[in-house]
Amino acid sequence: MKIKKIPNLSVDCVIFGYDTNTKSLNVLLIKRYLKATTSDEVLVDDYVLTGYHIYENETLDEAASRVLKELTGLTNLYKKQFKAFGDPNRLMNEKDVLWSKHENFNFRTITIAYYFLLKTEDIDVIHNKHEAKWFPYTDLPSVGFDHKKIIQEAYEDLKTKCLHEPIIFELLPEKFTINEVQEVYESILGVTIDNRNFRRKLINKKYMIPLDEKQIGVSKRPAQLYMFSKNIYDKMVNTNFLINI
Amino acid sequence: MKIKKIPNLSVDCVIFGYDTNTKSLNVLLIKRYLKATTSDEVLVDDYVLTGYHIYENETLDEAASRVLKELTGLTNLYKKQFKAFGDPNRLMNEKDVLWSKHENFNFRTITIAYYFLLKTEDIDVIHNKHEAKWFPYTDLPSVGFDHKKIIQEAYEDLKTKCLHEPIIFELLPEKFTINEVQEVYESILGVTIDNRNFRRKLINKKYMIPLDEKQIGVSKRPAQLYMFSKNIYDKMVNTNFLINI
DNA sequence: GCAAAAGTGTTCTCAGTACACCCATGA
DNA sequence: TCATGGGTGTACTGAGAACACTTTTGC
Repeated sequence: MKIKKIPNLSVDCVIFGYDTNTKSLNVLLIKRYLKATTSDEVLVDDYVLTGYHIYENETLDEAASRVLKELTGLTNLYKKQFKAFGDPNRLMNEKDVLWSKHENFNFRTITIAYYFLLKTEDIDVIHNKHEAKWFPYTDLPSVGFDHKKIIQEAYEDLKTKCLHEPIIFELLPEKFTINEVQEVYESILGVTIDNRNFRRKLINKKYMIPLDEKQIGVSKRPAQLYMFSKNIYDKMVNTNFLINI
Repeated sequence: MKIKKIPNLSVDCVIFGYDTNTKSLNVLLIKRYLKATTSDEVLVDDYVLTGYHIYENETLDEAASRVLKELTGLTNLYKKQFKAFGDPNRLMNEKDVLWSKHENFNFRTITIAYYFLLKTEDIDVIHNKHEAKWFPYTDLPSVGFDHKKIIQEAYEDLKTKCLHEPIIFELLPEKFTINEVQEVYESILGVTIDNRNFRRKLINKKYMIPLDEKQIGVSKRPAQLYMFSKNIYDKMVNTNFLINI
């Protein structure tokens, strides 16, 4: 059985990885490199999101998951389809045209953009065949196509969403400290939060499960570890219709 | 100059109209009707969203606005691209197959779904060539394709969004009463709200501009009219990062 | 014992909530 | 004058915000 690509449709994946050590929200990008056939001139040398054509027989979600798995080997991550990008000129600047000819892209390609949430450490970038690399969201390299815009819109969506849904825990390991949660919020929102108030607020949530464990291998006082209980969270939801305009 | 359709790509528009009189959130649907060529048998007789193929030379947003204008004559409405639908089987039930053959649809069509917000009264459904009709969201008719799902997802997005952004005012006339705002919230969220608390909350917002006008033509005590100032609202935003998980 | 990060308490203010009656108007 | 919906006030409670020092641990 032959799998057929849909020539004018793709998915692109913004992979967000949070690094607990550097306290940085990162984006995973892959290398785009093209040399001229007749000389040593480097025509294209930058980064893009991972993405691929959609196949005839798969759903959009399946396409996104397939692309993610292909690059990272990971499945079952938090995944959000957040926007479609279809500007007629989205692949039309000089480098993109070169690349598109080389790869036989359709010039009018619409892409369905997803973002994924995980921990930077979950991905082995050293042994990655696509030369994937993490970049802090605040310090992105030269990015091809309209992918910079896609990354920015993914980030805006994440920023809004993390205020109302407990997706922050997708960026943290299973066991984490209160201060780590605070640091993720501070990274994403670009604000500083009062530690005492934040602790009280979070510790009082029923879905925060304190463990009989502390950090190990830290060189200072080890902190109390917690888990997030999605179960308990889901039971609590729908009770607070807080109109906040 | 010839305009070319992209055969496997469309936009679909969920048009929400709020009716201040009946206090109902409505959806505008168009008739889908097909008779057999050889007999009088009615093959398809139901409703669908308005939508159309995307043209080669237009953006997704332009396609959605064009489709809306074609049906309603209206422009400059609140518009939100909220999701792409691309299940391989989304047009595959019996009636949809009949219809798709009749209209020469590509069976694997991906649609980019938008919703629009307006007032029911803005549209003249009597003289509409597409037999467009309003249906309360809570009482939809038989709906073709996967459009019921699309409507439901649009509604969920609207429900979430109206809690954090002042889109409620897009559903009301320029001048409105406090009670009308409350009624829209109650319709959309399916809750009842204490009138005294709601009034206080809303009246204290700087973006609520009280007018030197009262309702006219009402048979009871006329209410104070207000306007929403988007200007003032925009200046206030970004001051409250309220983490509400 | 010292450096570093973890952890803790109180006061104030403001917003949410619960709750029932009077008022203005048109008919 | 009456029916209808518009409009109002108070007390309680709980959450957010501001603010600085002590504790625990590894080295």
